[in-house]
Amino acid sequence: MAITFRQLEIFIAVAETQQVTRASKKLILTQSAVSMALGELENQLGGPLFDRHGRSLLLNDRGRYLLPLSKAILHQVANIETILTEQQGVVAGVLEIVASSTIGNYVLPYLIGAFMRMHPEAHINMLVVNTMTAEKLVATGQADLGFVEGDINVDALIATSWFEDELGIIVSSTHKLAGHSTFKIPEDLKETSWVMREEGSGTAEIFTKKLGRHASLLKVVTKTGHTEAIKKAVESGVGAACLSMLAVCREAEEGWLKILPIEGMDMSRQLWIIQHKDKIITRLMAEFLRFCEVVAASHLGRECLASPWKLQSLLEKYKIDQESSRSSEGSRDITDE
Amino acid sequence: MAITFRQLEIFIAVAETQQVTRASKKLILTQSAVSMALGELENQLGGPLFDRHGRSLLLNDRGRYLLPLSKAILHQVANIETILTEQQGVVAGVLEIVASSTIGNYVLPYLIGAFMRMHPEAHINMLVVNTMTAEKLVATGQADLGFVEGDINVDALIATSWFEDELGIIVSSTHKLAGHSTFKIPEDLKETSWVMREEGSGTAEIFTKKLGRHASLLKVVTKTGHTEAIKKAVESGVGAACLSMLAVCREAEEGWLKILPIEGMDMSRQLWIIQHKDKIITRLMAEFLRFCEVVAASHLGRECLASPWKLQSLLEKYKIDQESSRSSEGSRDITDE
DNA sequence: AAATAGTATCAGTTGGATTGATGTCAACGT
DNA sequence: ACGTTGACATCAATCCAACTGATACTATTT
Repeated sequence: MAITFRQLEIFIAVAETQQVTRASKKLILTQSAVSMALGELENQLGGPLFDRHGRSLLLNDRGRYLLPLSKAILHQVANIETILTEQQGVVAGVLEIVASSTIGNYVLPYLIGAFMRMHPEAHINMLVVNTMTAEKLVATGQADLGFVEGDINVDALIATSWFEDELGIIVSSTHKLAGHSTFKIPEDLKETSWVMREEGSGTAEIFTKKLGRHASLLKVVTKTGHTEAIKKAVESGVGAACLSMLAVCREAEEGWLKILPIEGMDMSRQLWIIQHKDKIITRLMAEFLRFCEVVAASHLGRECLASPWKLQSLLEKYKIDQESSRSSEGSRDITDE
Repeated sequence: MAITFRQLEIFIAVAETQQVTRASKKLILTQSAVSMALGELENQLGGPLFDRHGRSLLLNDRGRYLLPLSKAILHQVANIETILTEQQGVVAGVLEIVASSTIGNYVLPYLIGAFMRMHPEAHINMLVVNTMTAEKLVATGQADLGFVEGDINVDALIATSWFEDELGIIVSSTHKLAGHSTFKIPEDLKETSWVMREEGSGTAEIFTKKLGRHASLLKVVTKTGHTEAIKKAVESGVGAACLSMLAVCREAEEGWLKILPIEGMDMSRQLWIIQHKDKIITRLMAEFLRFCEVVAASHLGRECLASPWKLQSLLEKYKIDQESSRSSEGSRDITDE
């Protein structure tokens, strides 16, 4: 048999009280139980942990070595117990989520950061993949939640709409279209060179699909795999590009890029949260979903989540929600008026 | 009942194999045992750790949170076990020693440092006290070993002689006696001012006792409680002092102070190692005692333990001892000839 | 529909942990 | 010197948690 928690507990009690008898009282056990448990532990560890002269027990060097270590271990266990036991209250655990490119790069990092700051015992891992892979991972249970753009067609999943993202034409502030307030199709199309994502990107596909018969007018000068590279290229004047507002709002706010809506064309697309149909929803998952809901409800979908104070106001909102949901536990209301 | 090591072990096995059945094979248990243990753990922790769809078990967020923590705990336990179990081989534990002033300040720190560097799993705490307190602490078992100067008169203790320390007269290099090779009594006594330790110091007592009838000739200009202060005072020319070689060898080697033996008078005193009569001698204690023995045997008692390369040669000697004592375990001899 | 391969659960057994009683030893008081 | 006290160790008996073997249940595969 191996060494036991109980044995460590008993060992610590004896070491601290310096007596088997006192320890037994503290532990509400008989003296003999303590004595035997201690003996057993000493057996397991191949030698005594105390020096015994007459009626006194004193830690020897091995015991002194063991004492802090065993205390540390028991503390850790106690921590685990309290954190995992109190599903009420603390939000704890490790959530695995997957997200498609735009969301994963430009939205979730901020949200995850904010969420984890508010719940230190929680941890969220994110994997950025394409929509299909995301579906698969959520369907097989390897991920708890997915955040995607495209439509879903796996029936083991349920998808709830999150918020709408909008695509826009971006040009550098020195571009000849920078002065315009909208992008007109097909007029402006002819005179523009384009920087595109490589095939397989949701953003690029939507763009060409929406263009329909005008798609043939696209003069593509560069294709690249990374959104950041596209932004850099556009910024340096290579051409225009079609990207999600989420990806470029920061640069637009700073004035480095200009965003043009396309006249007469709805360039919005729905973002979805997907989860397994019959997966049990844990406290942490529920909390994160609620957080995401608040984000969506705040109409911040169309605003820049990367700017600190908008995120801040978001957190306020979330916290208030949190308070009100806790007020059922008897805490007083916060009425500052 | 509380959560168990075994449960954590089983939990880890299941998490890693992703199956109760596979885990049960790995653990050499029945499938039902594993299933029940897992169920019990989930009970203890107030909720599931896995998502169960059909025949597959997948960690949920709580489980993912628990997994690394429980692994860490089991590792710690395994460490404790191996370190404390293999009394053969590794020297581990925490040794409490007490030492009187001179030894504690000028000898043991170096030895302890060297020893702990050679035995990373061992730790030695030292307390510097007077001889009487040292006796008491060792007698009551609050300390494992004592290193003292005076004679011992508690019969629960055994004292073994360690090495001889020598007292010498120290003067600054610019002192009028600095050119002499010895200190002559009583001639030189008349013309010298003295810096002394306050009463209660072993060193000061020995000096006056040895002087006997000449003690009245001492012109004491300063008394101070700290050896370092005495050295500083002597260095700056206030007067001469009588101190242990151990305390001043470094300054003497550097030429900052001059040491004069007293002509025709044996100024050596015995240093002792004391331990409780019937305390069990653990591996660590034995090892440290052997180390101290080597130090004494090296005749280095009269040399400066603070100088790096002397300590180095000491370590070599100790290591060779160590090798030869291990050769009984079947390792080949080291014969480099 | 049957076979397969996994999990959960039940009743029975075993062994470690606990108890209560007893033995032993050292410290202390008379 | 002797008995008393207060501590630890040990023994036999008990109890309960952990394990086994069998069975029921469920999802997947054929």
